[in-house]
Amino acid sequence: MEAASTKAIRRPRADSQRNREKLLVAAAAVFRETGGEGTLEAVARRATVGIGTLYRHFPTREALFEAVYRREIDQLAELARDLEGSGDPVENLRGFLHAMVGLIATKKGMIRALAIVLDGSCEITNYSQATLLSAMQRVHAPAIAAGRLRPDVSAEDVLQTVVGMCIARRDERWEAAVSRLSDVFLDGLRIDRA
Amino acid sequence: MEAASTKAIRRPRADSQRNREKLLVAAAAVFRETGGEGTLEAVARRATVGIGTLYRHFPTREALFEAVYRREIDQLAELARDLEGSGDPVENLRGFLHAMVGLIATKKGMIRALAIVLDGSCEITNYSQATLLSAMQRVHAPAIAAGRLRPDVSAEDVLQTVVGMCIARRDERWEAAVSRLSDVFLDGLRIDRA
DNA sequence: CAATTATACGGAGGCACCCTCCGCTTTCAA
DNA sequence: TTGAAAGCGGAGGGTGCCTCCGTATAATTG
Repeated sequence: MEAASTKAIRRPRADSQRNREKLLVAAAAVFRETGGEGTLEAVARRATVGIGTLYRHFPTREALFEAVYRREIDQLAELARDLEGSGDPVENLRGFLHAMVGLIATKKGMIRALAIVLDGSCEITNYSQATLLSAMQRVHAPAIAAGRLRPDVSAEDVLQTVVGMCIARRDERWEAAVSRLSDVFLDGLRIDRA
Repeated sequence: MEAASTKAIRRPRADSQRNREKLLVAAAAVFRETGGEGTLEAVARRATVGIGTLYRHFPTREALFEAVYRREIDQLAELARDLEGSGDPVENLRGFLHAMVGLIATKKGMIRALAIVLDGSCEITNYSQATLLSAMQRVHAPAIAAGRLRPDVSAEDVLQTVVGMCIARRDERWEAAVSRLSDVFLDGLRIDRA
């Protein structure tokens, strides 16, 4: 009947999906309030769900982080695609970096999430890591190809530098500071000087 | 008799000083081995000292960190003083940044320690923060004064950028990568282009 | 060399969090 | 309707953090 996969595969249970959603909402709230440090038990409590249910859906803290912030990461990837093939490549990269910093700024807990994603030691965040990196590459490569940036600094280098700036900056008003610093870094990357 | 302070003040007990030293040695070893994540109980065990003794000497994890790495930070400050007033100011700054990255590289646990230092919420880390910052200022200011660097980026900005790079880079061979990236950043800061 | 007293020691124990495991409940599909 | 697959909840074991206080000991005093 259903045009689903092989066969003999049940639809996911309604309560399961409901709980998953409740957990994501609760986790987003807790992480926002605590800057990404809230306990998993607090998340489960807030979602009015057992701790066991939380662990079934998200076997590690990282997995929960990734799920919570996947939407934001996808948004960045979309921005990268939108910028593709139009406008000045260096300015596109600058715009992308600023958007990234801005997005991180609005999601307090996302700083830690990004740190976890970039850590790489953890299998579960592969999707986010790959998405983020390929978004960066999409914006970075054209500027290299146009001979506008030093070719010996990779998209990964840029990504980790900017995220590093965000992590190290813990005070207020860090968003403006990091935007400025990322501009400085970008200036350092340029072969043609403005 | 003793030319000590006011009076009526006892000499510190010998066993206390001995234990403090043993704790510092043990902590340095444990933090180096675990990348700064070892448990305090492991430190106490290694020092063959009770956990209570550890907490009496170092009331928080940060305090212990700070004590362990104060020596290394002092070393950086000394380097900054040595560089003072001789040679090209931009090259001095570059050298200082590389030394800083190198020092962090040899003390794996220091990465995390620096994150704690930058956090600033804890009284005890003020010394490290102030020392590190003033060392950076000592090397940074002359380059500004000579009109060689953008004056709108502060020593604090530079410090946090480089430390951020170190924190974000968790993979192997990060030392070379961060050295290169800090050069790029420095190029961005320059007003005269090489 | 006692006796005195300020200091320091150690680790038991309370608390919080992490995560697993399994008996019970709910949903799906036949 | 009903069997069983899928999901649920939370008790409980493990570990780490930190405090507290009875005991031990070094410095000081007579």
